[in-house]
Amino acid sequence: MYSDILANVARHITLTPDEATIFTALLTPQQVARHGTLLVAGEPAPYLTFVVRGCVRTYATDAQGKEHILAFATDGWWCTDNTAFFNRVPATLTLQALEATEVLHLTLAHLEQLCQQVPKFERFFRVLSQNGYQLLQRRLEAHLKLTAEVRFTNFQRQHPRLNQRVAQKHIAAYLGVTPEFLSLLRKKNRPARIS
Amino acid sequence: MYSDILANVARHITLTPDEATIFTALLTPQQVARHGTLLVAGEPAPYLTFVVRGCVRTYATDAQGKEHILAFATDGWWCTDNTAFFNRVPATLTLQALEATEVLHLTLAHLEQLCQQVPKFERFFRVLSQNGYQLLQRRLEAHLKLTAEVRFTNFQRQHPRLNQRVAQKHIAAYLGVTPEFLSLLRKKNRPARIS
DNA sequence: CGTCTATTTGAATGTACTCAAAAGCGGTGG
DNA sequence: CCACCGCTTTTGAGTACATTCAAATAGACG
Repeated sequence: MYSDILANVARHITLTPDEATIFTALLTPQQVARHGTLLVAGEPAPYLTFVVRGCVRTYATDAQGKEHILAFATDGWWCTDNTAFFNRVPATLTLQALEATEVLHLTLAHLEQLCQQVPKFERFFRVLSQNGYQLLQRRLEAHLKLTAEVRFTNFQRQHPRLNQRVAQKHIAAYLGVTPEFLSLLRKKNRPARIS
Repeated sequence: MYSDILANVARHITLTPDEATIFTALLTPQQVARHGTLLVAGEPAPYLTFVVRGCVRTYATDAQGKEHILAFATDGWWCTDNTAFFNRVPATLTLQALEATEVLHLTLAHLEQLCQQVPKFERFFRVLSQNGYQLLQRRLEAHLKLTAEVRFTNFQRQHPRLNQRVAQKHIAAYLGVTPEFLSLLRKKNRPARIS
């Protein structure tokens, strides 16, 4: 059950068996049904969440009611509304499972306790934060530099799995275009039919 | 000389006089002339940099040679190419002073030494990274949700100082529009002349 | 003071969106 | 397990937002 998350942690810090036990004891498992929510905008964000198996989308809703996806999290990724979680303020983002999903939750109190008891974790969460930062920066750069068409081909190349696994409209909401326009782009890139 | 950076650190952690001394001893001051560079894309990014006084822009150059500004850093802000600095890989971003600027540099080796000697700093840099993350996320959301016009009015409201201090073309490069289009938006928002 | 760069203005164009409707596909219940 | 209903994707026409290119004007730095 905890092997995936321990492997994830092991990518950055090395734990003794005792430390691993302290860690896993602080986690809360949850099963989320397809279309179920892990966090709803407006409510507190009590957890930093590790996706063991499944797929979660993190999205913001704008004034017109449109949804904009900031991130997908599949097997082995972390997700939450960072701002809300770390500052204990109400969430502005919603996290929803796109498939039946199995997660492990860590509260901020437990995170802090963990950093106290096993200071190595301070480093782990710093690295986690930095990785998230780098991903976001690459996305912002992509939006500043590239057209929707190029962003889409890059997405297909960089995330072939997600491209299969996730509905078009969600990919559109992630790329920052309308589903209709994404459909056009797909058509355009589709090789002409041989008669 | 170090009072500004110590005040900045004090926002998140409390240092003893000795710890403050350890910290400041690891910093390297530099004066950068207007239009001088602190870091050039393609080269290593040896420093995490604190701006004591002045203004720095962090930008990426695209395939067509256009510059896209990811961040401005004025008095009291940190800047670097995060990815390059923490992973010791060549920079993809360039940092350029927009005015005569006074900075303090910290190398990654010194940062790590500092975290060893004064573990509180581990927390400080985690918070710094999280703050950066939150700023980036807000920007990405703005790009996904808002038109250039709204992004611009928000920018004026949220950064009135920068709006005065920085050339239009740089604000355009930050907002993700052409200078010509920003000029149009300004004209549009300018109250009609009373005859 | 002169030159060089930044900003403004305008016309033509392209990229992406809106609205509407048809076609396709998939999950759920029978 | 199949069929239906509802949601997703496709298609198309018209439109809006933003860009490109070119040229004139304004402004700043040495």
